[in-house]
Amino acid sequence: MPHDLKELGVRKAIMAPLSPTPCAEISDDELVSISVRDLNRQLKMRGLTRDQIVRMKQRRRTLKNRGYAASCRIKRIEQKDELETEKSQEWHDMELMQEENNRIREEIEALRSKYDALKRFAIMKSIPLPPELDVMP
Amino acid sequence: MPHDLKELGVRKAIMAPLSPTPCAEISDDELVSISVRDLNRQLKMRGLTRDQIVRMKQRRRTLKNRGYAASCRIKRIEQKDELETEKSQEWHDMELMQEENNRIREEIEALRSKYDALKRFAIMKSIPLPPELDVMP
DNA sequence: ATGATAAGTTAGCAT
DNA sequence: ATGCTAACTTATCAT
Repeated sequence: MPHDLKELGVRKAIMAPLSPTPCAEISDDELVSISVRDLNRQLKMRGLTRDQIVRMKQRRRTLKNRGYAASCRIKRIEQKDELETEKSQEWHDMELMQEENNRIREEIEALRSKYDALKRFAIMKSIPLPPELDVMP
Repeated sequence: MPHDLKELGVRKAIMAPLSPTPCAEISDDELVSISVRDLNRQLKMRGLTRDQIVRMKQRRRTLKNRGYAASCRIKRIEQKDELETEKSQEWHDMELMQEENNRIREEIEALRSKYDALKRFAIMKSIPLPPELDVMP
């Protein structure tokens, strides 16, 4: 099932109208997006009982919470994805470095053998080497 | 707030007794742990109406679900921890390799300069080098 | 019936 | 009042 901000999962089955009079004039969409001031204006406009108003406010809160919950879920998923992505990225970098390391190792090995060859050459020809050029660990 | 399997967060405030007759004889703890067969036996033992039995079963289900939810939460947290741990571990390995890489680089540089010195020495002394020992990239 | 999980609700804290 | 999050409930699916 897709997790999408566009269709913030609204489970169809339930959604019991929390207020017995859902007051069809005001859709859920409006209810959550309208500012408190405008909402209060609207509520005064139509003749709504104190009780109905309270329920409206409660419903507004619930709808808001529904949204928060959805974004919270999404955030969690994104964070997990992010972590996994970073992990695999690091793993990749690791491999690159590993390869480079091996290349360098080969290079150093080649150098070392050449150096040895030179020294053997010097010995063969009885050429005295200055001490600072002599040793090799 | 600690997340612990021992005290699977039971929210104190609510826990409304789903059945009007909570049937004090059977605690929630028993209700979830007892096997279905034993539970049915117990329910027959006492004279419980069909309706009460249904409610009991429903309650059992809810309690089970509560447990699943808790373990699900814990699992999520553990997985996140695990990912972060692995990530920092890889980061650490990365650093080690980085350091080794640098050490090797220095070593190769030292070798290279020694080799150059040898060649200069050879030229200075007018010693002809065999071609396979001559070049250096 | 049970395990698991997604979506939603509620409590409660902080701003 | 609003944003956020933990805990819980409910719906659903698969086994």
